[in-house]
Amino acid sequence: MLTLSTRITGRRSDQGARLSPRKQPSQERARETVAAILTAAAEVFATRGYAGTTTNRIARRAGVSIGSLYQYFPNKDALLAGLMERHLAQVHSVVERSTAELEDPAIPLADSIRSLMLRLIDLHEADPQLTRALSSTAFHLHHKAHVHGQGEQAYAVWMERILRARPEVRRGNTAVMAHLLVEATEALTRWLVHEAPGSLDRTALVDEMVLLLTGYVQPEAYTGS
Amino acid sequence: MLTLSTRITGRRSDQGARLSPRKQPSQERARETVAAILTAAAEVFATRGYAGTTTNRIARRAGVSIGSLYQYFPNKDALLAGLMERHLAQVHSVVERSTAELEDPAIPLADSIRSLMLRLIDLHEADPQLTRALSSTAFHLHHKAHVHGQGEQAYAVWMERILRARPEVRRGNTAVMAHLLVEATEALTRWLVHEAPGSLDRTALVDEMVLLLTGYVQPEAYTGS
Amino acid sequence: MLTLSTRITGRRSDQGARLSPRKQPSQERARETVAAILTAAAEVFATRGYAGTTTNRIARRAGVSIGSLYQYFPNKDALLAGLMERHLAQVHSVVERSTAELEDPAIPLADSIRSLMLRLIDLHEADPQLTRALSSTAFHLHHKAHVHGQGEQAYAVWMERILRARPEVRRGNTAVMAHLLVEATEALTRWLVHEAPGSLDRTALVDEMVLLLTGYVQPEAYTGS
Amino acid sequence: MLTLSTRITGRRSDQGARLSPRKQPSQERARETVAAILTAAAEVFATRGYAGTTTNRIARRAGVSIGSLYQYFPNKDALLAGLMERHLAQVHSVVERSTAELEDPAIPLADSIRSLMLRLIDLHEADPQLTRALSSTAFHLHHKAHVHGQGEQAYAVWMERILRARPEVRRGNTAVMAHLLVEATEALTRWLVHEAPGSLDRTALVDEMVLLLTGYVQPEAYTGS
DNA sequence: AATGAATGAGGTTTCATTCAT
DNA sequence: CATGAATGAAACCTCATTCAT
Repeated sequence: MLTLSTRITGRRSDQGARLSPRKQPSQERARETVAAILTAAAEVFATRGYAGTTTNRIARRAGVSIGSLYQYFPNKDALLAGLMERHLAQVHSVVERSTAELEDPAIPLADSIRSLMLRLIDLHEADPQLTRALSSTAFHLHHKAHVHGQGEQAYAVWMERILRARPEVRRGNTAVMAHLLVEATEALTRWLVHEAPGSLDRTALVDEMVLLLTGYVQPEAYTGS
Repeated sequence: MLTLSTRITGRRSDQGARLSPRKQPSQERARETVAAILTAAAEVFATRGYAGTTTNRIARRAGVSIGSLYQYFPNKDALLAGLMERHLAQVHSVVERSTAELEDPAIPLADSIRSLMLRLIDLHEADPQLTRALSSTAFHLHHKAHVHGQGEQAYAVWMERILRARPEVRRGNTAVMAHLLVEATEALTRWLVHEAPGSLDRTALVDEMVLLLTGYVQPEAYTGS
Repeated sequence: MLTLSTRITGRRSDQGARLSPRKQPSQERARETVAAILTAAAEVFATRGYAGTTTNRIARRAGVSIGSLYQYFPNKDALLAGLMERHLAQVHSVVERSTAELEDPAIPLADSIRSLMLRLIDLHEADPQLTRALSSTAFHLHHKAHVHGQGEQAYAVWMERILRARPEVRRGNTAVMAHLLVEATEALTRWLVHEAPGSLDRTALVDEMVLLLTGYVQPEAYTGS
Repeated sequence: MLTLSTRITGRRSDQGARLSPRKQPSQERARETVAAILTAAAEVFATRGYAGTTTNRIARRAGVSIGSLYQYFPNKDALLAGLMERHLAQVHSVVERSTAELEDPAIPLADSIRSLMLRLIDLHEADPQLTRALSSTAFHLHHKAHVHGQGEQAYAVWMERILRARPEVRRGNTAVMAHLLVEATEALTRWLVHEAPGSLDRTALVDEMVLLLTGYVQPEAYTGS
């Protein structure tokens, strides 16, 4: 499913390069070890970038031996894949939880979009290391376009269905609108959490972002405000 | 205790890690060499990412010896910095060229935004390698936030001045609006060029993007269309 | 202007250039490895000089991989520092052992000086590689003056105290005398072991050296002989 | 004559390695160029050691192109050989000038030794860079023992003849005495100029050094003082 | 299962030297 | 003669990965 793949390293030129965990941890302690490794990986990837991250450092930060790390992750990229998996699952969960609201005609579009956006922001802020790590590395691994792109594609389809189900959405090139909505949501969310200058008021930012997104598909949102 | 210290080796330059070119090429041949290296660097960074790029590969692709590369660029990062400089100069040039239009009240905002956007798209497409290289690496170098962020900040200020000068722009939190506009423009432009599925019609995409951006600050744009 | 900066590479450690061992070997095997590396380093530095020595050659001669070498010594200089430490400890030990004799008024000065000198010669001959290595490299590393000089300074102080304690020593500028004694002892010892032509009889050389040194501070030594 | 030889570098593995100047500068300007290069070489070798010195840096400091440097010196070692030659010539000149005095029975030995020593000190201090450079590099090039040793050997023979010609010199193993005298003179002179702590009075140092050397071969020097 | 010592391919960078201009 | 751009062998050092204990 997840095929970040592509050798980056140059080391140990094996091309097959598994990315899936090497073994399923069955015991409780092992589960903790894996969690510790992933947490450490997120921190290190986030603060030092892909090239600046060493598996030894991750192991040290996680408080386990390098041997143990390789017991659960066959190579460096698998760590990234593990993080990515975690992240995608979280995004998926947010999407799932928001779908009902977005589809419910009784709830104003602006409200459900705000709700979605707040959940996404929460997600980023709950584990900023993780999301930073991914956007600064995995997201830009070579075949990222592939993996990530597929996700975005899928979400565009999902969004398109929602738009079509909502009568208040203006008619137009709904497919394109859906894509732009998804892309803008992701870009602005990331920006808000990771890069927006502290001088800007968060509440105002969220309000404006919701307005931008809602207004785009339902221009009356502007006059209503 | 024991401090023999002192560089003896000559290897491993030092801490400050210069990023500026090592020497200005004075002869014609040298200028060509530098150009070839930068072009090759853009290609390799773009296709293999920062970690996957080796200076030797860049040199080989440029058709020069590794020694020549290091004659002009003190280290790997300096190549990226060179590319970045080139890119920032191009962006700056686009911005300069668009400012007059954006400030001219006789030109509809949508038109001048479209014009800016087309120029940015051209810029990306003129040298897709370069921009891909930067967005997949330099943009995510650790201190990128610093460098890049400053640029964005500056453009937000520039945009804010334009918005204030235009009476048709809706009143509101203009500072925030300017930031969102800049971010959305950049993100959508990048997406359009590098990631948008080929199945979507480019013209329609541009139209919609212009609508999204213009409509955000001038809601009448929606009714007008 | 452009400050992408930040270590990405992980290569080229840094400025401060540690000289202390990178990690303390805890297991027995590791201890052997470190010993083998130091021994090999002494040989290679001694026979090829600092510039002619490569870390790869040291590793090869030690029968370990280059990676293992760097596991324990962060860089080439650290190897030299390791050897120096070993050497200084040996010198210190000789000095400690000789102090009692030198301070004992019951023992003729010539005898205790001969005893010291023989111990120093032994030290050099016990590990001629090590001492050659140091005198041909570390001793001439740039800041050598600093390190080595401090040692010499300290020994001059030590010698001065001894001279003052001995009534048979002629009165004079004792501080200067102590310095000259220390320097001459070191220089002549080194010369004797490493450079003196084989045609000269060792016993005669030692006798004469003792005479030179003793006679300098106790001229009666000449008439007595 | 001068065969410092021995590849140190590893670069350009040519084994023959000329050390003699590549061509005799015939024109005036060329002579100046050579002088500038040698001066620069002395400075750079002295301050950065052999390994830390690059031919390019020497050329830059000399204000000539690297090409010009190689016009006159076939390789890096030839620069050192050039400096050595200069130095040996100076030493030889001092020795020549001192021979008459040393052999003249009318002049007290102490006076002629003092005179020799002062000339040597002058020599070192006239161009401390040069002598530091040589003692920190050339003197420790691999075959240094060879080159330098020969010089010392020759001077020992010279000194032996002088000692034999002087009736006031005590009988004994004159060959050994000559060697020790030469070695001690060289070592102490170098120490005085380059390493002696500034806190020690130079005049006193010279007095003591002369006393040490003279007294060794003519013990009456002690009582006379 | 865990440890951590060991490995070595390969990356970055330097610098002595050549040679076309 | 002088210049300086170009070369590339080779140095130093890292770090993903293995495997004996």
